[in-house]
Amino acid sequence: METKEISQAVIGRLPRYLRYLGDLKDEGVERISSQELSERMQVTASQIRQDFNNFGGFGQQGYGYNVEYLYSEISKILGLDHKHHFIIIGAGNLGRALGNYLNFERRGFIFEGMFDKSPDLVGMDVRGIKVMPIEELEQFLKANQIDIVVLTIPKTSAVDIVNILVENGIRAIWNFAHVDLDVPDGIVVENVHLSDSLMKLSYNINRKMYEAGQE
Amino acid sequence: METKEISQAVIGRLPRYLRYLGDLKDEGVERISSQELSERMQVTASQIRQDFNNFGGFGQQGYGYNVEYLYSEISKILGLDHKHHFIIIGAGNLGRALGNYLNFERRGFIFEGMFDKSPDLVGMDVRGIKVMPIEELEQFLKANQIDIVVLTIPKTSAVDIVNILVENGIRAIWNFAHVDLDVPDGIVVENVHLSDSLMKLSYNINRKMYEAGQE
DNA sequence: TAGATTGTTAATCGATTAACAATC
DNA sequence: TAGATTGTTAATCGATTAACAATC
Repeated sequence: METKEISQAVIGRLPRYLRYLGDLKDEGVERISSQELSERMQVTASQIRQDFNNFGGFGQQGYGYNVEYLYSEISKILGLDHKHHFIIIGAGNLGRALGNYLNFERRGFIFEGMFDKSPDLVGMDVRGIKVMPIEELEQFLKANQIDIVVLTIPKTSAVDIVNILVENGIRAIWNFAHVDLDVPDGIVVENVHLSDSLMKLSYNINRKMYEAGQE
Repeated sequence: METKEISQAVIGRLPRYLRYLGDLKDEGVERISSQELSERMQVTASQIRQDFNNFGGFGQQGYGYNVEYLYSEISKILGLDHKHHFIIIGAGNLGRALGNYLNFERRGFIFEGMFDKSPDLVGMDVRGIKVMPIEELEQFLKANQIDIVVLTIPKTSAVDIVNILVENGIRAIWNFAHVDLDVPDGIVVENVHLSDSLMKLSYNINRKMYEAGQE
């Protein structure tokens, strides 16, 4: 059976649509046209219609899109209609910050465990979860159904940890380690490279200053 | 004078090149061809050559690229050859995590101050910096030369804060608030929307599971 | 010099935008 | 029904890849 592959460019825009639709819901707006939405979001109406039509018709000619319905459909596409259980490996500042972040819970991402190799951090409490020693990771993975592993560890440890994860059937990694993970096909990795982002900002600062100088 | 605009797609790849070149330097590799680099990085050699040639010729026919030289050129393009002074607004978990992250310092990003509106957080010490009350922000901006403001605040506060920043001549914002900032032309915003990233991961988990089911 | 590999032009591919027929 | 607005095809634009002449 043929399944049309949807480009990551489209997927990358869905969370932003969802955010605007959530705002519209909060404002009590019932329906919206691609034209109105395009003005709010600063993208073309054409792109909005194309994007939505990747998933079938969510709108109605002459009417537009029902906000509530569209919101719920995009939620489903993004898999937000069911729960994801995650653990965090690396109980440093960033790991603890993510563990404490309550908004993930509201989206159905459930914080189930936290691991670190440092004895100084083991036993620490993060939102009701006690940091466990990394030696217990494998056993924990076998005993619990974990959907997502969040990696907030230095890149030097990342390779070893990833091997353990792969051996234990983990299918999805949210990677904050500053390294490209080498995983088998079928395992999903989403990278958040903060320093890359900061460098992009730095580039654009330079560019703007240069442009300003040219005027 | 005509300056060719370089696409953000290219800029987005530069930090990754820099990372691989840094690794090569550490390994003591002196020169590398686009072909060899392409195998390591899993991109086409053609793309590598095109990317570098946006900035003029860094290589030499028959030889390849000098690792040290290329590394230093890309550093310069990204503006990493001079210092950037930054402050963090929002001393919650994420803000403190970023303040404590030492790697930014190594790249020339200097942590100069931290602000929060909550009295519980004011006075707290983050890597030698005392959290200041948000009321002192404006005065601080006038007294210090700040290049980048890192926003780790809830979206409800973001709009007000951004106004203060704009009025005080801030040119660059690294935005972790889950909202699109509305800033005048000439001000650079780099967004890190963590929940968007997590939703993308969630989508891809679903997709893989579906594909696996199809086989 | 001959071989290697870049710099750069041309071809292809994919994503975005425009246009409009279908239809609510 | 007439007007509005989608769904979808066609046109355009930009980014990636291929090819090869230039040159170290």
